[in-house]
Amino acid sequence: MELPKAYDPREAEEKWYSFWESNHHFEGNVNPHKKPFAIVIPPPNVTGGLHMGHALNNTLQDILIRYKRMDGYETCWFPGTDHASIAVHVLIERGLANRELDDLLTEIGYHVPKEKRPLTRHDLGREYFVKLGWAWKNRYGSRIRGQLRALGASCDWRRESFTLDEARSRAVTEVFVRLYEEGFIYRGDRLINWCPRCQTVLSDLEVEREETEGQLYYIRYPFAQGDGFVTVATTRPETMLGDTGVAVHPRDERYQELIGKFVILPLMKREIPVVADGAVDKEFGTGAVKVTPGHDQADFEIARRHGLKVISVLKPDATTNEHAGDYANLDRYEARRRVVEDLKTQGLLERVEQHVHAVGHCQRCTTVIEPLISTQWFVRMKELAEPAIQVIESGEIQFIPDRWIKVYFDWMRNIRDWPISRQLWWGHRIPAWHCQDCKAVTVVRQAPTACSQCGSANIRQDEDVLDTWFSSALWPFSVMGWPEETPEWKYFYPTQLLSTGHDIIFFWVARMIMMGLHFMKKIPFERVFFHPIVKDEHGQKMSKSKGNVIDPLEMKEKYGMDALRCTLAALCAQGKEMRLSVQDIEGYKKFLNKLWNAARFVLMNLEALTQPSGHPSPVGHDGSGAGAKRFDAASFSESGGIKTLRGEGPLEDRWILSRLSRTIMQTRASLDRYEFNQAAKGLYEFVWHDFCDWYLELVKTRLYGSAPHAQAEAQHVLHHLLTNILQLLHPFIPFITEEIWQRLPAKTTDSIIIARYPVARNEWIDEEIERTMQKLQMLITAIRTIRSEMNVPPQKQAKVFIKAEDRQVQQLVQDYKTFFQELARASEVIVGPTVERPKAAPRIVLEWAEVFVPLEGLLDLQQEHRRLRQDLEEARAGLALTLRKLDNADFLERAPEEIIEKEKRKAREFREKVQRLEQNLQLLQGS
RNA sequence: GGGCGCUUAGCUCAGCGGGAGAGCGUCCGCCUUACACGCGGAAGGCCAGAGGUUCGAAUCCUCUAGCGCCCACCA
Repeated sequence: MELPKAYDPREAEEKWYSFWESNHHFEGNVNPHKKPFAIVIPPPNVTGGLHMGHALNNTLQDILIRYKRMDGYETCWFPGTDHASIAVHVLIERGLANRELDDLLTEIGYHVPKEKRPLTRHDLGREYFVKLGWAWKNRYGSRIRGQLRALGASCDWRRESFTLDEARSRAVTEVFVRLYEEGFIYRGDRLINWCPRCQTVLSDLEVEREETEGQLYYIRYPFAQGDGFVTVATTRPETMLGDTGVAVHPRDERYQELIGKFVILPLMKREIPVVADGAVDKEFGTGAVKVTPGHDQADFEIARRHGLKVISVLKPDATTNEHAGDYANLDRYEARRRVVEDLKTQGLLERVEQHVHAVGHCQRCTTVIEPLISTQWFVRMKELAEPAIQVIESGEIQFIPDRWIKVYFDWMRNIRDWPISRQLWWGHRIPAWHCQDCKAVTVVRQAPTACSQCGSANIRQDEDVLDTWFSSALWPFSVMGWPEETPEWKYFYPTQLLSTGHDIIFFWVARMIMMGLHFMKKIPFERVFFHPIVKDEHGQKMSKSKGNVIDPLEMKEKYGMDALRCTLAALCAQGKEMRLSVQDIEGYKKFLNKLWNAARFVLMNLEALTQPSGHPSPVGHDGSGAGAKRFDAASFSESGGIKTLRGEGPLEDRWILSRLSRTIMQTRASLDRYEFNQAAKGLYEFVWHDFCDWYLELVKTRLYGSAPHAQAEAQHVLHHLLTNILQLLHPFIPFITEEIWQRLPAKTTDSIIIARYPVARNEWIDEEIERTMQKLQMLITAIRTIRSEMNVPPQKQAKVFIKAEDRQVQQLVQDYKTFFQELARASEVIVGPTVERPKAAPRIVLEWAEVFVPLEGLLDLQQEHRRLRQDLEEARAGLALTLRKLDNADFLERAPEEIIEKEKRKAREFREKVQRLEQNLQLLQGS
């Protein structure tokens, strides 16, 4: 079946994806007869579209799933999306304020006000807000699903999950209740990170620190008794309103007198004690620090150690409260301005210095976070972390690349309790009910009707939802139906691989390992592959504001998804980042075009020559094989008809099959090591340079020739190669390979997706043949170089003289004269040990031969002279280096035998080349 | 303050103990009946710097410089 002249990705991609899906090829089922290979998708947030990072990670996962599927595993890729509690909040709230969600609001039956005033979530109320969340989810969740499909992701869509759906909610409740019953979850007052805009607590991980240019204020606190003062330094003067002490280092000579005394807190006129605490840095500022336990983590600890009072001076919206005295009800920055002003007026502001320090920002909305005292739910982590550290230490779970292990350990060994409650509405509501009468808390799976302590029916469910990462932590088993006893998790858990970005190693990877070990008593996955972060071509983060975003779907439109997938795989080295440019994608698009045309060529030649006689082939068929089908597709089997199986057959066949076997081995080895770039580049090299540049050119002789047997043989090899190339490439570029596969005259399976992944044949690997072929290539290249340098028109034929003493080389040239004719436009090839250089013939000198191409007209002696000199210098340098080694007694004594042999061989070759070059240069001077 | 990574051809990057590689770009020829999304040829590098280990180092170790990232309660 002939291929159209150009490949149309648009049509093919949609067609084949539906084809695979409707034939159930993506589905993974419990199958005791096969080994499972499962991947659980890192669920994309339902906060918009898929970006290049998603495209990369899902391409990699799909490559592995397709590879393993073809390799005989029972594969299952569990897809799904994440409800992304706080991230969705931020986006919805922004949308409400800008009135961009009116259509969704109408959809959920909310009465949308006519006037264009900004809406807030409080206008809607909790019920409508959650409804809006689901409407949002339906819109973006399906968008993501569509984009994953566009990518070609072969997910088992029957098993699609959402972190907030019913089954996942059951898992979340079960885990919460059990952790509570086991004493891992507690509720308490702590100093936490508070986002004044989101109005919720955040974990440390959700706070992004940013170096900020600020001021360091030196403030005098007068002694309560007698004259004098102590000066403290602070970056946040407004928080002094909540100071309950001053701290100095216990061994700071300057302040020994002060310890235990009292100072007057300026502006508030409050007496506060001076305490000694080891946490104070003598070198920083004045060595004396104000203690504000209500608004600083370190101060909170100091206060606890010394029994200092805790005063909060800020409200949840970061305005000052009644404890701020005269400064109540001000925005925090306004309060700062006034405090500083008044201190200055009172002569208590000693000086102000410029100071760079790290300021925490909300990860989702970038608002400056505020440390506040608040009542929250926490998970005690230390005990959960221990086994999770062990499984990495023991190697039960592998990290690739393994440098991330250290990062993981550092965090896990210093792990702190995890605040899991959030003052948000979109998320898993905490399964805890507070008794309005006795204040007891009831934590249960089903909504209770009465307080478990006093029996009062006056109970209210906790208002908070859980950190979005809480449900993510359960994902590897919740997607398999846990806590139900499903056959799925018994078969597919633990999965073989997690592929993700290193940016969520703490947020997600660590927590999955802890939860998996705790609830399943087993690791959640055997290996974690950390893919590189996608940057633009200059190493800049892709961002809308910078305008350097490369959108996967736009690339699909322009170049086809296969081109993007191929590029991502080819660039995916195991570094920390990947630089991607549109140019790269264009380049791999060209590779696909090359593949397409090579396939077109092969199929053309299989078809044209299978036609019965009477229909002369358009490609040089002379009809001598009258009546015989030269390519018997029906009887074709994978390796049937290939003589080289027994070490026979033409040089080029044996060579390409040897190269094929090596390529298969390399591809498998690279994929097994997650070296996607190596795998992709190896295939690129083989397909383009070995198969297209050399083999297809060489095989034309037989295809266009008149010997039917030779034709059939070539056809079988061609078919075998094309089949294997398609199979090898399919995981990387699934669409185009299927499109071609469907037109193979003897395809072995209905779809390439279930074709067997090629297995290398050791008996086909033949180093001798590869060396011989290389000689042929070198000779042909030499002739081409001369012709090109001397500007011989490509159409013009020329005689070629080859001087070679080696009988094998002579034989090789004799046997393959046609190749010289076809590939180097040689009208005649004269080879022998005593071949004389014809007059006016430029030459190229190889280690084992000299090539001359006599030219009519003028010779560019200078150019040739320069080239020969350069070659000579190189050869001499090479020779010198080798000889130095061989003259070294230590080398001869200590280097391995084969290395010494190699050096000796090199020395011989270099010496011969040097001699030949010297001779030729001499002759050149004379001519 | 700790930790990690990077520095190889004009650009983007592979290679990570035994003869310096790719893609793009550049230059020179070619519409050769699969492909101009192509074919053929060429130029271009003291592998950041300094020490060390080794018979042998772009590759391993130490230090230095520049760039980047992560973590951290110096207010």
